[in-house]
Amino acid sequence: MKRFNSSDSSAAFISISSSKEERTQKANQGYSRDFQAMLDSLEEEDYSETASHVSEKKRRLNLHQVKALEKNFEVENKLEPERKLKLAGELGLQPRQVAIWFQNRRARWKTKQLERDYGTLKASYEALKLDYSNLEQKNEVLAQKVKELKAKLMSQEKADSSHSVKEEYRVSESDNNASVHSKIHDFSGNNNNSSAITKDPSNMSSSHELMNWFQLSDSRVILGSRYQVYQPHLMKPEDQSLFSAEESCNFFSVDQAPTLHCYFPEQ
DNA sequence: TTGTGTTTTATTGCCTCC
DNA sequence: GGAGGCAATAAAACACAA
Repeated sequence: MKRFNSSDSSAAFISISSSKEERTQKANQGYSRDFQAMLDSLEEEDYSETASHVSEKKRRLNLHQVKALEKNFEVENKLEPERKLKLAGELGLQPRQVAIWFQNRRARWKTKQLERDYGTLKASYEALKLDYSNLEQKNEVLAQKVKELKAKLMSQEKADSSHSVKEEYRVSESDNNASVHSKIHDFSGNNNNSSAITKDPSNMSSSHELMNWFQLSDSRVILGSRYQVYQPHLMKPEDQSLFSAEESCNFFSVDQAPTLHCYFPEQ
């Protein structure tokens, strides 16, 4: 436990009031060099007059002392014993006063540093928040597009299914098995004359055409693997879903953050 | 002039290091 | 165990609005 003797405490009062000085310190910043020199000389006089005067009251350090201490603090915010004694001698202060000033100065610096850190963190948080909000908006737009495309696909599938039922009926009625066998030949062999199958789906202009491509290519997989009899295969709604519950990974969910389990299943 | 909030100087108690 | 650092706090000095 530290205790300070009375001489230290009383010596701590050896300084002059600086309220006026502090006010001039703030105001001096815009003064000319000559005027500043004049102020400095006045302050020096003031200081020399009062430095030897021991007051009972607690006094603030004068401008010169504060300036010198600040300068030293900028160089190194910790005070070695030698520097403390040197500074105290130069400024007419007790070593203990110099030590206390550095201690309080470090505390003020720490507070300011905390404020700066808080400001920096707050700014980066705001930027991140804005970024997230923008992403969320984009996500919403994309989700809406997916929804629209799905609805479009569904309605066309409905229209096509009624059409293909009629078509199938007509084919089975009017045509014979030979035409069916020729289809099988077309799909399983090298002779790919079917324009619907060979056509690049990306070049298909209408969604109707695209739908046919889905259906036929699906049939081709069946026929190609098992050489079965041609059977028009209608896609079930769940098969048509571009993104199943697992596949979508909630990527287009507005309410829920996207998960990446489909990309990183081990996670 | 005075009440009140802020800043500065100093003290106290605890902790760490050598 | 002494020296020095830090957090919390007291108290004086100061600023400023009403």
